[in-house]
Amino acid sequence: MKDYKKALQSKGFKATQGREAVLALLDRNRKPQTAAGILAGMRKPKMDQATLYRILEAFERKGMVKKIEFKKGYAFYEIADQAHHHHVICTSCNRMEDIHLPHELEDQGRQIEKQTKFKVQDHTVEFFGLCPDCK
Amino acid sequence: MKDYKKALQSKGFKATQGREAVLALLDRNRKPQTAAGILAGMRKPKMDQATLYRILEAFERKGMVKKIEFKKGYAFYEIADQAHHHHVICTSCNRMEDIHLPHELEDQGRQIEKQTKFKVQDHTVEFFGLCPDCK
DNA sequence: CTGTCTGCAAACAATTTGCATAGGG
DNA sequence: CCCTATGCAAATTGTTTGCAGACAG
Repeated sequence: MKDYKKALQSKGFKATQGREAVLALLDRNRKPQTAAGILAGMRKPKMDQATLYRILEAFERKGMVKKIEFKKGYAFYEIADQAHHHHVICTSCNRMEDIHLPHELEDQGRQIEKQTKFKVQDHTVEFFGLCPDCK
Repeated sequence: MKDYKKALQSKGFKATQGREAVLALLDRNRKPQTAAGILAGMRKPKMDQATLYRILEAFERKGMVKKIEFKKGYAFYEIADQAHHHHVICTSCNRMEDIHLPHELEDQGRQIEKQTKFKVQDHTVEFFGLCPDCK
């Protein structure tokens, strides 16, 4: 991805400096990041947190960004152009990495539907542990 | 479980009225509940939220209660005397139920360790969808 | 121009903490 | 009695909202 302006306009967004910057940062730094982290990485056109949250929410509604919430109040955000996957999270430093599992879980969704009468739409899998630096 | 006083003392707790009440409620109502929900269910010795949170945290440290955080904002708590399991959560009304999956995931933890160099300690699996009432 | 976007500050919701008092062992 | 537990209120944290001015189309 390179022409962020085009990408934004194709989704019906005005291509503002701030939105381009957020999109560029998420694209360049392809891993789940907190709002605070993104904000910190955006020193160039120093952006207000309210604006960031509004942008992230808009991106999420358009399916450009995936919001990941798993623990402790704060959410992570990552570019949404990758295959379905899961995460490992360091319980000490909160570092988070993507992992890919075999497709068994998708199938299990169907079993769950039978067992529980829920209409299953999505699922998350998180592994918690210590990252190489923290262990 | 019936003698909550004994149960508390065996874990080194003073058997206060409040702690007995929380333990009894969690034991009687065996499903994940929010702090607000527990508080609401405890009209008898009306308890302050600060106290509830302190009690829940203490119970969690002693392994009597499991704290479940999966999305935005609030946590769920459940008695910790059951086998490892996972959850289905209704995306509409937030109702949450326990489910049991085959053991494959435990094994996958080991693969993840090789792939990522993390020391895996735990994992969570959540299915999201619509419950019978909401769909 | 004209409506949408942004920054600023104040509002929020869940949870946590400080402190003086109450109560269990 | 002594120390821990509790209630109350205020503090914290991540996120959201209201509003007036700024900017893209």
